[in-house]
Amino acid sequence: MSKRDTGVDLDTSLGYLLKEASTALRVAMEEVLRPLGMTVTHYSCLELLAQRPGMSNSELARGAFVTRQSMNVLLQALERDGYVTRPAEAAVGKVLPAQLTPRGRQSLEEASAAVRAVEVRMLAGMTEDEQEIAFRALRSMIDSLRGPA
Amino acid sequence: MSKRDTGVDLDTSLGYLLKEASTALRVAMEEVLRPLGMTVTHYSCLELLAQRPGMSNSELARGAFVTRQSMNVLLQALERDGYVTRPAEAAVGKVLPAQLTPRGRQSLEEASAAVRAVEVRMLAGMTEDEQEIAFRALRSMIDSLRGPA
DNA sequence: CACTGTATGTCAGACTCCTGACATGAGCAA
DNA sequence: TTGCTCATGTCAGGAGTCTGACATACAGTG
Repeated sequence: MSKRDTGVDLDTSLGYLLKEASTALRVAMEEVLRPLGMTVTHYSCLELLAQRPGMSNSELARGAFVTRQSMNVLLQALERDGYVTRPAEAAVGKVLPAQLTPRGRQSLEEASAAVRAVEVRMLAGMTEDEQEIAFRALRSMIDSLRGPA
Repeated sequence: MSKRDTGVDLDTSLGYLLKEASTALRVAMEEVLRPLGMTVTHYSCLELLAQRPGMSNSELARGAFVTRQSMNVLLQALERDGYVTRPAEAAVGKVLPAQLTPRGRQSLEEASAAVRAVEVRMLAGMTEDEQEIAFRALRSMIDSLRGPA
């Protein structure tokens, strides 16, 4: 037994496996999004706006797990290319609610179908019950990590 | 019902939750590693070398989920600072097996304990059985994603 | 032997994203 | 009102990572 007693065993670590799974998912998404000229963050932004129209830059950043600075750069590009519109001035405060344009919505449709296919492939071999259990497990991990500092 | 029928529902998507969990874990690890002057990749490299001495640059890259170019930059820095040693020339082929120095091992001990604490916190509230199920679920997702192109 | 395919280490350039910082505006309490 | 706190949008600089490319070395096949 040369194993350290205080360490993390990579073969049985849920944390390591979590990163592995996340990486595999990201790679798979990049594969199907690249032909569409879209990055994962790019897609995430459009998907968020489709489901919750009017989200602000900061809200989109949190939803896509990037900083609001990064999302701002992306949003400016999306606005320039006509996928998204934002008011020139804030109606209240500094928040600029973003909206998908028809072009943005159309662009999202292809991407969303491709990503959906990836997710279906990922869940192949798992029953509904297993998916539900995995869902609750991940939810629990997130809450535990965020809760106690 | 304004929901699109071909899309991905972020509230129930296991893929989205997977990314959320992975981000939460990375953030938590960065928090505890920053005071030690270490990045996640930095730590991962040392941890891999502790458990599998003699790993090559490319093997370490795969284990830490980065490109071998990125790992090479890191390894050169670690070597320069005395945490890792590599032979000047390859005994066979081009592979340069890396080893932790005593200094590297010592530096890892603190980090490993801190990361272990994060993982323990993450798993708080889950039974052994639930952890085992989550482990198999993640394993299944990874295999499904990697298998059929 | 030569040839092909695969894997490695490394260099250079570019890119993405982050940290740090600033000014502005809303909400709340004294 | 004033002051404090928090959140937002934005700009500048930098750390980390990636893509692209090259030379090299092994294993297999003809």
